[in-house]
Amino acid sequence: MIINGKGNNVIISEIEEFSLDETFNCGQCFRWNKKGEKYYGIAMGRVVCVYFDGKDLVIENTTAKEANSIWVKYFDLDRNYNIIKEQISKLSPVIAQACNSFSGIRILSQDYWETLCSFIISQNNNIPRIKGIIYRLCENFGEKIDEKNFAFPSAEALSKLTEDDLKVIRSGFRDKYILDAAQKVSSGAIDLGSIREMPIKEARDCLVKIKGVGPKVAECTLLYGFHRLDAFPVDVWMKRVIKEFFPDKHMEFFGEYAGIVQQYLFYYIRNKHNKH
DNA sequence: GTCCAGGATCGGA
DNA sequence: TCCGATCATGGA
Repeated sequence: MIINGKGNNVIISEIEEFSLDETFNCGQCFRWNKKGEKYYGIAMGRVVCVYFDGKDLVIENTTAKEANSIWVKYFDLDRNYNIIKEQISKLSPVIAQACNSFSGIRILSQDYWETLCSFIISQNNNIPRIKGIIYRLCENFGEKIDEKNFAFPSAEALSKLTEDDLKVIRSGFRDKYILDAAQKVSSGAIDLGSIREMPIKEARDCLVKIKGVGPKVAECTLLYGFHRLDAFPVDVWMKRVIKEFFPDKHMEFFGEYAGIVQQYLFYYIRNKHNKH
């Protein structure tokens, strides 16, 4: 991997297989949108645009320094996914099939508060509407980054709001869950920063103390926010996969990269009619 | 009109 | 411990 700054942009060459479509559309993030061949997103408090120019990844509106300190980690660019795919493919033919069909998925390292909040909103909801609610949450309560874009609101900012204030984002019954999370995090009752170092079982127990956070939301937060690759979110789609292909297996079967296995299977089961 | 969405909570058996 | 009803909202 080679990182070069060029004016206001950064060009990253010699990177492994990486699909922006698969990575942004596999249900792990909600603030990236495609226009033409480019993805525009707000992440880590910054507004950027990413696309491929041939085999080179271009990130607009950033510097080589930020690429090294933020984007390599955010896109998980220094991890060798080929070795992981090879390893998890041995577990089952359907996992191998999923890895072959959609081989450019990467697990992002997102801000953990934003991830927690986003997946609280995700419960019993569909992806287009989740994106809409998060958009309105940022527009109304996030800090302005530039003329058109707003950062994800902090726990402190949200903790001061009432359910009535939140009506504008039309999140339904999830409004009180958002507030409980914001209050527990901003008051220090839940120390999100310390979760990164905890054994995963303790981390789960800690997260589910928040109202509206159950097993699924906790696993998503651990996987996409804390980059705990052994976290294993099971939603309605994964339940179908497990029922069909792994009826007698427990989570331990999927190993240290269970989260990556899950991501390939999730995307595969939802998109296999589009390929092969 | 009905069903469903990257679920969690609550009350009752 | 387990199960079903319920929770807002909006698109299919």
